[in-house]
Amino acid sequence: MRIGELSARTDTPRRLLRYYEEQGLILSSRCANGYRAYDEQTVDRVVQIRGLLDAGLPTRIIKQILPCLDKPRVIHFSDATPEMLATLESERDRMSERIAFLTRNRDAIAEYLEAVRAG
Amino acid sequence: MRIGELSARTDTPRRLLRYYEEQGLILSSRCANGYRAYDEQTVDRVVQIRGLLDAGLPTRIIKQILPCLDKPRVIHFSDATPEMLATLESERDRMSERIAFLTRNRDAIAEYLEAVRAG
DNA sequence: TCAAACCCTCACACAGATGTGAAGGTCAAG
DNA sequence: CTTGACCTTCACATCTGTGTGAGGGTTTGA
Repeated sequence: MRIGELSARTDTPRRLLRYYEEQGLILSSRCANGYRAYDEQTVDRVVQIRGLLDAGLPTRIIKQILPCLDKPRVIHFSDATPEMLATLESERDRMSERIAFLTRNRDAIAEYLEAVRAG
Repeated sequence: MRIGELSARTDTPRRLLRYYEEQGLILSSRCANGYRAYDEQTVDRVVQIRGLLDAGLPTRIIKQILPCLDKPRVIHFSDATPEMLATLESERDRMSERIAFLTRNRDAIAEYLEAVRAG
C-alpha cells in the first residue's frame, strides 16, 4: 500500500505519516521508484498512534510503548532494559491518573447535562 | 492570595497562571498596587485546568467545560445555550473515547509488564 | 536606608504537532 | 505524447503551551 491509501484509510494527512516515520513510529519499505510502501498492519499502528497522541502522549513516549502493544503479542525481552521497564511503569501510572481524572470530569459534565435536561 | 502562593500551592509557574488568566480560565482581582489577588477556590481550579491540559484538552475547550465543573455544583442555565450544550455533549463523548482508548492501552502495557516479570 | 523578595508588563524564543507549497520525478489513461 | 494523479524532498509557517529575561515598581525586614 502506498502513502495515499494509508492516508485515506487512517484519515491522516500524508504529511503526518512522513512525520511519524521520521519520529521512528512507523516503518516503510521503498519501491524501486522511491515510493513508500506500507504493509497492512501499519493501518492499525497509525490509528494507535493517533489515539495516543490525542490522549496527550508525546511521540517520544509513544515510540517506547508501541513495541509492547503489538498484536499478536510478542514479548521483546531483548530490548526490555531496566530503564525501559521503568519508563513503561511510570507511563502506565501516568495513564491511570489521566484515566481517573478524565473519568471524574466526564462524569461531572454528564451530571451537569442531566441536570440541565431535567431542569 | 498573591500569585507566588498560588504558584507554590499548585506547582505551576507564575507565567502559566498569567497565561491561564489571559485565556479566560481563571480570574483575579487586583490589589491597590496592581498585584493579582486570588481567592481560595482558584487553587482547585488551577489543578483542574492542569489535569485537563495534561489529558490533551486545549484551553479553548477547557474554558467551555469549566463552568459546569464548579463545586458546589451550580447549574448555569443562563449561559447554557444550545451550542454550548452541543459542545459539552460532544466533548463528553470525546472524553469517553479517550478514556476507553487509554484504558485499553494502559492494560496492554500492564499485561506486558506482567509477562516480562513472569518470564 | 538598603537589600531581598515580591510583583508588574512586554516580548522574544522554543518545542511539538501540523499546514502548506515549491520544485521535481513517475505512471496510467486518453 | 501529454495530462493528471500520484509520489519524492525540502523548507518555511502556524498554533499552543511554555521558558526566559529585561526593565521597572512595591513591600518587608535587617
